[in-house]
Amino acid sequence: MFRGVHNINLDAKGRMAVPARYRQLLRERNDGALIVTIDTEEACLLVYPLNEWEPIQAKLEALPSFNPAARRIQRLIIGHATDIELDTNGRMLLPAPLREYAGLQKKMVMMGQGNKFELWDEAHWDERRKSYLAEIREEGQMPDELMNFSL
Amino acid sequence: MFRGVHNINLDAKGRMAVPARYRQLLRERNDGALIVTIDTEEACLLVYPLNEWEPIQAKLEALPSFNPAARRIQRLIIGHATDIELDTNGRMLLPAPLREYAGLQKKMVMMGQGNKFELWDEAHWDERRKSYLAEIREEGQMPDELMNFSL
DNA sequence: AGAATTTGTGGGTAATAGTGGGTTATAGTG
DNA sequence: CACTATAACCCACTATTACCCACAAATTCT
Repeated sequence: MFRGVHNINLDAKGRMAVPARYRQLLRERNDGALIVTIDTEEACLLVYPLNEWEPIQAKLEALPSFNPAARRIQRLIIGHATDIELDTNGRMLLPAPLREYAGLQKKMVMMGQGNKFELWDEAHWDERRKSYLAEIREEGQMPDELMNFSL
Repeated sequence: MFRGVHNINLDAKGRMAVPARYRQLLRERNDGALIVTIDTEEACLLVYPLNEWEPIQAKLEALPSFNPAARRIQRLIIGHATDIELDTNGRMLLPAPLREYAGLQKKMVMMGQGNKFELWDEAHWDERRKSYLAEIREEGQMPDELMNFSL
C-alpha cells in the first residue's frame, strides 16, 4: 500500500503533480479516479483511490443518522469528499475549498498512509511533526499495544 | 542478520555506496528493494529489506486509528517510509527529506541492527555514542532484563 | 612486493519527471 | 443568450534521476 513522503509544489492554478511512482498504480486501479476529503482531526486532506473510498463511505452512511455525532461526521467527511482525477500530465486539481481548509500554500507535503495519501501544507506539517516527535519521546505516553512493538 | 559499522560517504547527489558484503544478500532477497524511514527516537534513518518491512507496516496499520498515539506513530513511520533500490553500482539514493531529517552530511555511519540498518550522520553518532556510554556506566540505569544478562 | 581483481567515488549524458503558463473548451451566472 | 470564471489540454522549459563509464583506492592473490 501507500507510504513515503514527497515534497510537492502547488501551482498557481491549484494543481499538484502526483509523483510518477504512484501514477501508474492509480491509473490501473480506477482509471485514476480519486476522492479527496478533509481529515477532521488535523488540518490536512486525505486522498483515496475510488475503490478504497467506497467502503468507507458505505460504512459512514450506515451509521445511525439520528445520532448527532454520526451526523456531524457524515456531514464533514462525506460532505467534503470530492471526485477528482489525474489530468493528462499526471496532476490533480485540488478544489479551492479543500485547499483552504488545509491551509495549503505553494509548498506542500504528500505522504502515503496505507490505503490513502495525506496532503499537508509544508510549514504546518513540519510543525506538527516536531510536536509528534516531542510527544512520542516523552515517557508514559505510549499505549500498551505500542510499548512492546519492535521495529 | 545484519551487524557491524561502516563509515560511508554521501556523494553530491545524495547517494551512498552500500558495503559490498551486503549487496549480494540484499539483491538475492528482494532484488535489492529497500525501505528507508525515520527513527522516531533519534535523528537517524532505518533501512529495511522489503520483506522485513512489510510485516512491520502491516502491524502498524492494524493499530487502532482513533488512538492518537498510534496515529502519530503511523504518520511518522509509514509516512516517511520510502521505497528505494540499489542502482547498478550498488548505491542507494537517499530521498532529500529523509537526509534532512537525519542531518546527514557527507560523512555518515551505517550500522547493522538485526533486521535493519541504521544511518547516522557521523558527528551526531559520535556524540550519541559518547552519551550512551556515559549513561550505561552510571549505576542503577539497568532495567531488570539486563541486570542478569551475561555477555 | 607486485599484479589482478574488487570496491568505492565522481561525474557526464540521456531519459524521465516536475513546473509554468498560454489557449481552448466547458460550465456557471446574471 | 452573452459574459465570466473555471477547468482541461497542450506545449515548452527546468530539474531530477537512472544509467553509464572511467578512474582511484583498497583488497586479494600469486
